[in-house]
Amino acid sequence: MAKRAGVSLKTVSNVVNNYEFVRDSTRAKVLAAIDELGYSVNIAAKSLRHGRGDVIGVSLHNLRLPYFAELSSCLAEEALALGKRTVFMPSGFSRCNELGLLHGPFSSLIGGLILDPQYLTEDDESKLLHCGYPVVLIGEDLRLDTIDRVTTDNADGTRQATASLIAAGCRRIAIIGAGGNNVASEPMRLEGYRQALRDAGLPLDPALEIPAAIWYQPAGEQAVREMLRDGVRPDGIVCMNDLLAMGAMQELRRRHLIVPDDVRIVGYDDSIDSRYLAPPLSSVDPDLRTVAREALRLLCARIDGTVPAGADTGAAKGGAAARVVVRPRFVERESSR
Amino acid sequence: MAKRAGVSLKTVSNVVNNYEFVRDSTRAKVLAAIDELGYSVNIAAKSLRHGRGDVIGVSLHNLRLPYFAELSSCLAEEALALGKRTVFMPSGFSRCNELGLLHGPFSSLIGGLILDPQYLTEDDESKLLHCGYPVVLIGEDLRLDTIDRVTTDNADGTRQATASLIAAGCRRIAIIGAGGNNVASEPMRLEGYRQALRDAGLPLDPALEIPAAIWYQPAGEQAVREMLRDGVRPDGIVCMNDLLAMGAMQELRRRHLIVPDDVRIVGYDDSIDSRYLAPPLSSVDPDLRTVAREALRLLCARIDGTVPAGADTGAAKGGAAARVVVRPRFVERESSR
DNA sequence: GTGAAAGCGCTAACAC
DNA sequence: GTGTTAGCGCTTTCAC
Repeated sequence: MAKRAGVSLKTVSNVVNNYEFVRDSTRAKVLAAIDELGYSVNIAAKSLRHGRGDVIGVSLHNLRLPYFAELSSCLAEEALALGKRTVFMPSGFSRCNELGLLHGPFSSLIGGLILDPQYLTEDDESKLLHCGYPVVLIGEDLRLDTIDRVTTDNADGTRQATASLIAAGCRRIAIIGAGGNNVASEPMRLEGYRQALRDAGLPLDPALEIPAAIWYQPAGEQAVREMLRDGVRPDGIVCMNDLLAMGAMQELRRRHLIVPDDVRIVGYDDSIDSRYLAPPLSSVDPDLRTVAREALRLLCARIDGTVPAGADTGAAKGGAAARVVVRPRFVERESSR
Repeated sequence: MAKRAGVSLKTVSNVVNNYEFVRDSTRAKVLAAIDELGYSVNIAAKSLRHGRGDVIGVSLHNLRLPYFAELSSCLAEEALALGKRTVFMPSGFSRCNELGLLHGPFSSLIGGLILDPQYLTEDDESKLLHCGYPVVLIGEDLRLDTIDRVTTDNADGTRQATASLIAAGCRRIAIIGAGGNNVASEPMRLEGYRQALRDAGLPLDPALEIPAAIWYQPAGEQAVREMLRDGVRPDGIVCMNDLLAMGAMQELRRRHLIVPDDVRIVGYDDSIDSRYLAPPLSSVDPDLRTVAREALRLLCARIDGTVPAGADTGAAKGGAAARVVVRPRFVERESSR
């Protein structure tokens, strides 16, 4: 109310919210006062009144992985381009914390959530549906038909990568990262690899499907160690992500195996690093820019076209949830040529 | 008020806020009702009432840089260990957006801010002091005596790195990254390098101080190209960060210069990647875990011991602001041995 | 076009 | 120990 610095109260609200029918002179006076007093709307009060906020929440786990670092950057940039504010909320490394995010204290502040779930399960579907704001899922971890989701075509990614190795002349191609815990895209990446072999009439050999419990560099090193110990000598290796490939290349180097002469190798994610390995690593670019853009597009559509607070998210009623699949693109570099 | 599911109202508030003097039976009843109804406090209302929120805001720019990805992960983990919630707010790639963060709509939601400023200048000091919540700065970009700040000893980092090259026998040591725009730690890293040369009685040669406008891989490649073009042939290279080192190594490789035989090289930041380059890159570990821990410690102290809303931040009155300098640690690997 | 009043969910202060 | 009341800053409804 202290904003009587010229006019009255509702007028200020009108101006701030770009209400159309305000006399220009009045508007100018208000804006001047706002500027002078360094005023800004109190989002807490606004959220309280309105029942929900207007920021876009994003919850990804583990920004240390280049994949998520890239995805979060893309989301921040694309949201900015759309004039939307974003907040990034760490999932907190446990199911309890991830659920807390969803239904917990933040729920009143955000207008929608982009979520790459790590610990939630299909049983949490109703919690996602009735949390009071729309949710868009990213990735394969939660395969719910009732909630908008953006994924990439993982099978096609490894299929392209494997096919390129075959085209380069490889005949015994291993894949590193099979049986990865916690990684929902693993079965698809494995299937893409098998598909490419079948397409080329090459035999599938279980010995060539090397497990890696987690998809970090040390697991890549270990996979190569085990592979060589077991007498498996492939002429090509598909890694389920770039970190595994980095580890694998390091271990190959220790064993004096030359990439790509002795063994060709490809990664997945096309992280910036891959261009700067020795030799530069071929990789599958999942096109996270498009993933980010599509996720924001779906979310904004829900936010704009949804029954206000209380009622179910648009996704829940009648209309099936949207499902966008982004196509990855294989990038060939020295490591597989 | 719908929470009459057993008892009354204030009691619920008491329970939720862990007020001590509540009869155990009452507490149990309330907790049961909460669980049943899936209730959670409305943080917007709480913030509105209390004048500020209790989440810890963090604003870093550019999570694509491994340095920030690592720092943000450490902050999230350490805050979680302290039982504090964090939200990460992208600075928005412009001074206007960074200021907006500070004084803008979010200000009512957070209890304190950890800020690695990119676009703010010393002129914004008063805005930082009077934003209604405590701020802790990270890094060298804003050298204000009135605001708590955590930095690392950048000069010592490059000094250690350069000294290790000297110890390994290098006599003509170049540094890549001089004159980096936007990087406030550049003068210190340069000074540490010079100091090490002086300590060893080696001459300073301006031709060996190679500029790099931005600290990304392509700039590292270009720096090496220019260096060689100008006939500069060092036997050791200090890079002001690991990304520059990655670029530099890639270009050296193209020129068939062998690391470390023809030229030794060290980086800065000790990103995980550095262990997986070929050869593994020596680097300076800035100890971001400690940086994160100290920043949170300072911030929490301010939050707890500060005059409530309205008044100046504790830092402003009387007591000088805290200043913590974390000591980096050089990690030697194959690239400089 | 603009002003006045009510209430979003919560907590601090005080009554019981 | 527990209930009651008022008001945080905003938007919405309804007068003017």
